[in-house]
Amino acid sequence: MTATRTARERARAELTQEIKDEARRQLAEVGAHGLSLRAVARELGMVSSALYRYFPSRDKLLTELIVDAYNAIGEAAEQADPGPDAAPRDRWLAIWQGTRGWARAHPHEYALIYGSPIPGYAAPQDTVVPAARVALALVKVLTHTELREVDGEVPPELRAQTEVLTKALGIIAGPETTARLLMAWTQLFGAISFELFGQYVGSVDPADAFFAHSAKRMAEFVGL
Amino acid sequence: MTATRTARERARAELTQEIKDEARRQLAEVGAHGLSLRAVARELGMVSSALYRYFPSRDKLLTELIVDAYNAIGEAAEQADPGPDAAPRDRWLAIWQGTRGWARAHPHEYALIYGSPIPGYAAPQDTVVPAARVALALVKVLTHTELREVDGEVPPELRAQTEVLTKALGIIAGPETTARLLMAWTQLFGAISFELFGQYVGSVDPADAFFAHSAKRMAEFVGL
DNA sequence: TCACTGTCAAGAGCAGTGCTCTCTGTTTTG
DNA sequence: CAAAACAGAGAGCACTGCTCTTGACAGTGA
Repeated sequence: MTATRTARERARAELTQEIKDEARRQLAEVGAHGLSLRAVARELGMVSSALYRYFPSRDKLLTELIVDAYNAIGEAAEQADPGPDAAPRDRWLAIWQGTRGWARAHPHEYALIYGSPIPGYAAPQDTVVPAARVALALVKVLTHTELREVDGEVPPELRAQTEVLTKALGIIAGPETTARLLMAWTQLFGAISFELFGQYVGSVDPADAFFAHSAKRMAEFVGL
Repeated sequence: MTATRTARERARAELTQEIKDEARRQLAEVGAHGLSLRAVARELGMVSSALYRYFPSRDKLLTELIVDAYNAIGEAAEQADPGPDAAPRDRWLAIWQGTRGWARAHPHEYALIYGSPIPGYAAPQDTVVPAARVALALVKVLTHTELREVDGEVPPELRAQTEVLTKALGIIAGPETTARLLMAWTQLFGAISFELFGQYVGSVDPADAFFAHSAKRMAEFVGL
C-alpha cells in the first residue's frame, strides 16, 4: 500500500537529505573541487557505491547543491526585505545586507554559484529561476515606488535587451533605469565576490562600511 | 663557467616554460580543477615524477600560473590605454575594453584569478602587486585630470580606508571619489565575471553594449 | 506459505590522480 | 679525472569517481 511505500520513500528522502547535508559540510571544508563521494559515504557509514543509488553522479549531487544554494541566498534576500511598508531605500539596503550576510555565512556555497563555473558542467535549466530570486527582490522594491528619473542615452542594442527584460519582469521603467538596475545587480555580487574571494584585502578590509556605502550609492544611482 | 652553467640553466628555464605553456593549454580545456600533472608530463613526453624537479607541487605550478595571469591581464589593461594624450574618457573606456578582451580570450586563466579561491590554497604575497595593475591603470587616468567633484558623505570607517589608499596610490582625490573608484573597479570585474560565468545569459547576452554602457556610466560616476 | 519482484548495500575492480622514494645516467665542478 | 650536483625513469602508496556483480532483505500476488 501507499503507507509502506511512503515509509520506504521517506527513508530514502531522509538519507538523500543526510547525504546533501554531509556534502555541504565537506564543501565548507574542502570546497567544490575537493568534494569526494567516498568521503561523504565514509562519514555516513556506508560504502561509496551505495551513494549512486541516490545521486547518479558527483555532478548531479553538485547540481542539487547549486540549486539549493540559489534558493537559500534568494530566500535570504527575500527574508531581509522589511516589506512594502518600509521606506524603499531601507528595503534596498536590507536586501543588500541580507544577501551579503548569507554569502559570508556560507562562503563555499556562494563560491559554488557565483564563483568559477565547474568545467564540463553545464548549468541545467533548473537553476535559472532560483538564480533570479535576489534580482527579483531588488526589482520588487522599485515597483509601486516613485523613481527619480535617470537620464542618459541607451544604445539601441542595449535598449532592445532592456525592453525584453522590463516586459518579462513586468516593471515600468525606462531603458536607462533598467540598465542601471543591471549595473546595481552586478555591483552587489561583484562586491560580495571581491570580499569573499580576497580582492579587498589590503584596500577595503573589513568591507562593511564600503558595502553599505555602495548599497546607498547604487540606490541613488538607480533613482531610488 | 657561467657559460656552461647558463647552458644547463637555460635548458631548465626552457622546460619550465614549456611545462607552464602546456599547463595553460590544459587549463583552457579542463579548468583549474582538472589540471593534471600526469597529463602535462604525458603530453611533454616525460614521466610525472620528473615534473617535481621543476615544480615542487601542483599548487606551486598553479601559483605561477596565477601570477602570470595577473600580469597578463594587467599588461592587457596597460596596453589598451592610449596614453595621457588621449581624452580621459576614451582612456577609461579603452582600459575597460582591454581588460574584458583579455578575460574573454583567456576565460580559464581569468577564472583562476577572479573566480572561486582554490581551497587550501593561500595567495602568496607575490600576487599582490600584479593583482593591482588593472586598478592602477584606471587610477592613472584620473591623475593629472580635472575631475568633476562628486559629493556625498563618507562614513568615518570608510574614510579612513580611503585615506590609506590615496596615500598609497599617490592620488589627489577626496574620499568620495576614491570610494567611487573602488566601486568602479568592482563593477568592472563584477561585469566581466558575470559575463564569463554565465550570469548574464537570459538578460544581457551578448554583453558588449551593456559593458560599454557600464564603462561610460562608471566614468561619469567617478567624476571623469 | 512460497515464489517473485524491486530495492538496497557491499565488494571487487578499472583507470585515473598527487606525491615520494630509489635507482641510474648525465652534466657540471673542484 | 674523481666527486658532486642534477635529471629523468620507474615503482609504489593512498586516494579519487565510477561500474558491475553479488547477496540480503521487504513487500506482493497466487
